[in-house]
Amino acid sequence: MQQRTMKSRMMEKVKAIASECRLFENIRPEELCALLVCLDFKVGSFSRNDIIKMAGALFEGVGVVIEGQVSVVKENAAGERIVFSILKQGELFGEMAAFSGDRRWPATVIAQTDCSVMYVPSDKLVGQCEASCSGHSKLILNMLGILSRKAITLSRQLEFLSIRSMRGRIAAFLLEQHKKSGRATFMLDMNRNELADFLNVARPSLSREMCRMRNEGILDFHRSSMQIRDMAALKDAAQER
Amino acid sequence: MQQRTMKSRMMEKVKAIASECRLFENIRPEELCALLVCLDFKVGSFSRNDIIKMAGALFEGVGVVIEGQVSVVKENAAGERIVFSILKQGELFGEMAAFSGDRRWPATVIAQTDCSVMYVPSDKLVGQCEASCSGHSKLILNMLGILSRKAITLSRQLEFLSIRSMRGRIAAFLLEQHKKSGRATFMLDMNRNELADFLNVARPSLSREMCRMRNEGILDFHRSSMQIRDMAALKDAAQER
DNA sequence: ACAAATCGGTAACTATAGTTACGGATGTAA
DNA sequence: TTACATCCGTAACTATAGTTACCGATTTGT
Repeated sequence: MQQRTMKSRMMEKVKAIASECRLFENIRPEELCALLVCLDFKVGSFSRNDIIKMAGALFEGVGVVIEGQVSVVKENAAGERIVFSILKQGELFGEMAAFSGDRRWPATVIAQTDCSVMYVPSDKLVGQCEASCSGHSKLILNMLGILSRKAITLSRQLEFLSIRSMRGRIAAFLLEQHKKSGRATFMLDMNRNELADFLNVARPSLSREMCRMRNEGILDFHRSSMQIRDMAALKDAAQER
Repeated sequence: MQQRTMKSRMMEKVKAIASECRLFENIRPEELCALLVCLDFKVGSFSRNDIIKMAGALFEGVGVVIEGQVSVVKENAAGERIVFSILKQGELFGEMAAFSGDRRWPATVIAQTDCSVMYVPSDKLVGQCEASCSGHSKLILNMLGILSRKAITLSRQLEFLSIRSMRGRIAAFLLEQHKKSGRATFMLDMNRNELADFLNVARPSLSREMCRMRNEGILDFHRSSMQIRDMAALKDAAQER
């Protein structure tokens, strides 16, 4: 009785979180209920610091954080453990691995807090049920969208890091912001530390170079308020290596 | 009559190339014939240097090179045109954009030689036909696989470029090769120029650093023959920034 | 066998970026 | 308003990486 109550509470939680998760976007609540039944998903609960999935273990399905927070941790070539990302409820993990053909977890997933996660097996994700409910098609589209955007994001970051000079990276970034905002004056939405991390440079060096560009009349800025003053020079700067 | 012959010759060509394309992997020839009918794809032919698709134009579908060679060209932030990739027959383009939600070509596609390309509309890729032929499911799985592996490849490259020191990148690369081959002695399959491009460093600088590592007893190599002599030191080197 | 092309290593030099520590400006909390 | 924390800019220094040109070794083509 009490166990059944716990199970149905977890089911309610799964529904609530799934309805806000990109994997289940554009799926109406009734469709979602039917779909969740079809998906044959599993839920696991973990205590803080538990290892949810170990890298190299057999892959069972795409993970969704239902409660709490998890970190995805990878071992670099040197065997050093690096935090790849920290995920909160509604966020996915394992999505790049799900259809890659390599049936192992590529990274270790660790509970950052007490948490619950659900797993949706890859074959269920792309399968159809006897009822052929429309949720399945949307799920597939969502999965394709997730992977597409992931690839695009990675590609964008790679474009920045392929620029060897710091000035080139700064210029490319600001030109991108300018293109997005449509204006020569805009607010940066990262602090210096975050921008330095994003461009993979040292914060004091970033500051030095940005100030040089201001002194040369290319930019004008104060903290996160940014204005491009010499677009031609900025474009020249973005072209250098 | 002659036009019909040309059309059926092109159809034969499409079938032949499609059977070797990853998008149509694991699809039996009979399935493929039925599928190609369902897909409502288009074929375009172009002369050398023609613009096949202009960046920003409305996206119509994933492209497959049927004949010849095309280059995918992107404009960087500075407006400078950069060759992103050169594709030969059977290879795909536009696959990252197909389900990203942004309905425009993100890059320009140019005919490197006289060529033909086919376009498969995104909605046809994920759709089902009345016959629900099994080729559709495989197509979807293939598409998911292509995007997954693309993301994984980009992620791998990003891992290298996120290492700031040249020595760190070299070490990470060699440790990866060691892991792949299972041995401390292996052949590099890139020449120095290619390796320098891959690690995004200057060739003479790459040479200098590799030779220093050899002089320090970490490596032993002659041209593309490589041996790791001090694994611990190499791992230490891979950990630095 | 020989000439030409390609590849890889080197030197000398220039340029860039990282590091460490600090302090003023700004924001936040009491 | 004040104290504390955070953020950003700076200086002085060290370290690393890029550039240019060249040359010997190796490969390729005739």
